[in-house]
Amino acid sequence: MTTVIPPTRRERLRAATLSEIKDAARRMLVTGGATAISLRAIARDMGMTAPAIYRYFDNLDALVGALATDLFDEARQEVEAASEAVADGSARERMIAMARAFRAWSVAHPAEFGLLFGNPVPGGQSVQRACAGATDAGARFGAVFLATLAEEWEREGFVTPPAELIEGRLGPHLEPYREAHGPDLPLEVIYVFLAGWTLLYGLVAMEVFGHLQWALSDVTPLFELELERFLNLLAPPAAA
Amino acid sequence: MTTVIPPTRRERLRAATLSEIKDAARRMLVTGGATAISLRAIARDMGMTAPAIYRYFDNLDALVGALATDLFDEARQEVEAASEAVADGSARERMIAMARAFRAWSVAHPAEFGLLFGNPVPGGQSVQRACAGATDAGARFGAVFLATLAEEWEREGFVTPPAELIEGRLGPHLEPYREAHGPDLPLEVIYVFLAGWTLLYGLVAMEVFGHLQWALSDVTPLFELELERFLNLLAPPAAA
DNA sequence: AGCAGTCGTGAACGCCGTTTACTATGCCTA
DNA sequence: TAGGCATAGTAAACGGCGTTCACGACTGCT
Repeated sequence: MTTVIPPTRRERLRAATLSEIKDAARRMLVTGGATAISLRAIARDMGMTAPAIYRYFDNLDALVGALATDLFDEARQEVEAASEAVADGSARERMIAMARAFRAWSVAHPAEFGLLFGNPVPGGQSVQRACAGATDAGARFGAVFLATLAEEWEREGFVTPPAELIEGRLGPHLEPYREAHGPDLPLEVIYVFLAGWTLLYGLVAMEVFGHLQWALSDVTPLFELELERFLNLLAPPAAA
Repeated sequence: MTTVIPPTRRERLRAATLSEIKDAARRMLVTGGATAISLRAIARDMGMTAPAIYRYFDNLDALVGALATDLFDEARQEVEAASEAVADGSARERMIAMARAFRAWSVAHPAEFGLLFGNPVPGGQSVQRACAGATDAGARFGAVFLATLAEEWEREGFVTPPAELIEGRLGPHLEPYREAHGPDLPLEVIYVFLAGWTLLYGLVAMEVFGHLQWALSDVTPLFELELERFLNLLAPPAAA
């Protein structure tokens, strides 16, 4: 049991200012992309001067990193909520809901998606860091998908590429991640997770970044069809 | 036959300066990302002053757009060269070579990849424009892949999702693109092209942007395995 | 020879991140 | 309750940025 320290007045004010800064930063992210976030504009927005923000963040990069961490959590919560909304469904149905929720959030928040999943912002080492460690927001995000896939694996199982193929080629490079995130799972499941995440990422990133505009007026059918195809590959072993 | 106009001295100088500007811009793109491209730094590099560049480009955004067009062409030529290097192989073999070449170029030139295929740069409307029109560099880039896939289709054929599935759902949104780029091809082939391009893009973008670092120390096996899986799906209809 | 278009400069405006020195103010402790 | 310290803010300054403008020099054509 953690001792509850009643927040002092100063601490409350500090927390409020901190989130006010991040709110303003997000507003600028939305309207002009990551590079439109400026300390001076935030300060102006808040009726302050720019150097004051250095009492709250080491520099602009750190602020953007903190914002990225928040956004990772927001996206994850969105995906988790979608999964829980069909909690009584199969793992397969929940994965569909999660994928759709991820796409919906990304399309609704293109600037945020760009910050989290796009081009690393120059000097934006903080965003990278927010995604690197196993305990960090980015990894926790992937874990939601992996957990559901693992459940499907344990309950029903599904066909995967031959184990020896994956062991031999991917094994050495994948082993550290497996140990950290799914020590109980065989490498094939980790592989299917990566393949699925890559497919989902590719579809959503292409759409959000506008790289499909020249080909498709509405990406929904392509997304749904590809999602279906991927999950059909995850047929229970009996059906194979 | 086009009349050959001998370039005047002024025209030669202008062309030289123009490419010198773009060379400097690319150097900065490589070292610090798209936002590191600055008119003042370029001018300093060339022993000029910044306003002089406005004689060659309307503004910074236009410069970046022109650079993007060049890079699209460079990447396309790289992919085409890889295809021609195995010109006597099957279309399938050529597609493997092209995909590998695309990955190799992207990994070797992450900043350039980021500019072309990543987050739209804020204010970087020019990059978008360079990719939009059917005759533009970005579309020509995709056309290389589509052409090879079409050849495989006409020569051998391959299984696709059922035509009526694609017609009904994707048809209306895909028809404009088909008319512009492959009026002789059925919608299923266009669909397979998009699916393959999405897979390739997802794999390469994840790797280049560092979004696979937390999972994989070397992406090559995953890339090769996924490439294989995709092409195995393109089995000739007899084998199905 | 003269004229127009081209190419470049220098100064200026208003942005930006960041550092420094300095001032209030809230809060804890003696 | 008075003193002192950490906290939170300010103004000024530095160097960098894109962009505009007025102005020269030079090229090339008539």
